Amino acid sequence: MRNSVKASATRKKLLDAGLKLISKRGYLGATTKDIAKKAGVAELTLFRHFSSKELLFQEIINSYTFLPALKGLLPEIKELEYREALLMIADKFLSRLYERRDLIRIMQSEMHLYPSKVKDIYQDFIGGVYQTLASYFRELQGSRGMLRDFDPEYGARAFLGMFFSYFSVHELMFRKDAMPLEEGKLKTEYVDIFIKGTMR
Amino acid sequence: MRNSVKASATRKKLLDAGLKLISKRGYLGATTKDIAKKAGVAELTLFRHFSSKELLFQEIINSYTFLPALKGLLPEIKELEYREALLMIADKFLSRLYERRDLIRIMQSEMHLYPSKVKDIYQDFIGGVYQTLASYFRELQGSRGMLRDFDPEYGARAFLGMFFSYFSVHELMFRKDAMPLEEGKLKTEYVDIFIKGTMR
DNA sequence: AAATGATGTTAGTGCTTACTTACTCTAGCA
DNA sequence: TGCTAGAGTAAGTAAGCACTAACATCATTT
Repeated sequence: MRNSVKASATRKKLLDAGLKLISKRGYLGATTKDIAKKAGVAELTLFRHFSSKELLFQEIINSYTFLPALKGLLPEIKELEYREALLMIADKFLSRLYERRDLIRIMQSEMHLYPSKVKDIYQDFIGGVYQTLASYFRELQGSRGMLRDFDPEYGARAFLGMFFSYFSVHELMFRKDAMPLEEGKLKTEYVDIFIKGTMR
Repeated sequence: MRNSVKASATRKKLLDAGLKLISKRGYLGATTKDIAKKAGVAELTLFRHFSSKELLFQEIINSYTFLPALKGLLPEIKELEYREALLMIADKFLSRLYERRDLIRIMQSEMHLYPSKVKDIYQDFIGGVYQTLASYFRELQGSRGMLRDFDPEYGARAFLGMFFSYFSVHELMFRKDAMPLEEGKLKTEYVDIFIKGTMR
């Protein structure tokens, strides 16, 4: 019986092991032997599930897509205070990055392998967040006149950029190093700067 | 005669070719054969100059260090208007990143090979910029009372983070794609948000 | 009880890689 | 003119890689 419970469990173990090893050592540095070992199966089993290493890699990238980050959140956010809304967005955004840190690391270091695929994933994720945030800003500028007249696209990039670069440096590069940055304080400091910087 | 003109020219060609190829394909993906070919010399010549591929890699990382980015700039900046100062800092910071984009890409994707070395380089560069910027903020908060009472360390990270993530996404990830972001506008929008966000 | 589907074990193939050996060529300097 | 430093050419080595072939084991299903 194709796709039995056992088979798809093995499959998942291989995808997990592949994701972790490739994110740690890169596509070339993660050998099929090691991936199989990490998954707790024989190397041959890897090839029985994925006919080549490259195919395994593509399925890893495909299967671990991003959940929609903020898209449906816009109505909910509109009900909040500006400050609470920004804090919530920062929170959700960082959580999504953490959840997918292995995949993001792969995208950053192996993007020359499948540039267009990586770009698609990126657009789905970050692009969606940009849009949501930008249209939130536009709303607060227009009907309510609460925010000053900055470009909402650039504003969204500025806001998310602060958090993305924090994530990039501390989570992707120096995860294990003790860096004395307290994330709660970081969020409020960043949000405060941004609030003052964008309000009328 | 060791270190003749010819020899050190060849050496430099190899370092340059290695930097470019490794930044493009990764350490494992850039073969000694291809590096030599790109440098326009025989593969054997590579091994006569650097006894192993790993040693070549280490010398690449060592030789292409960052120039001090802002360190000596503090006195000069203090004479400027706040807005002009921030624009200048953004400018210099982005220029340094552009100058060293190949090395930064290598640091990001191969940092698992020599984490401590990469960390040192990072500290020398970004760390120095943080300090300079943070002490500039502290100055404007204290003696002149011009800026409000935000944490200067976090402020520096927020400011540089906006620009680093722009660089990271557009220069490291999607260099070749047409992305309709105009850098001049980006700088002024970001700086404006930050100015309003930090002034008393 | 027999068939089947999923995995394991072992031994291998052909290819590529970093790196070596041995020898030749050439330009510049003593 | 001859020596030498630096580079080239060609052939090869040992190891590691993705991937395969042949056969065995075992649980589940029929």
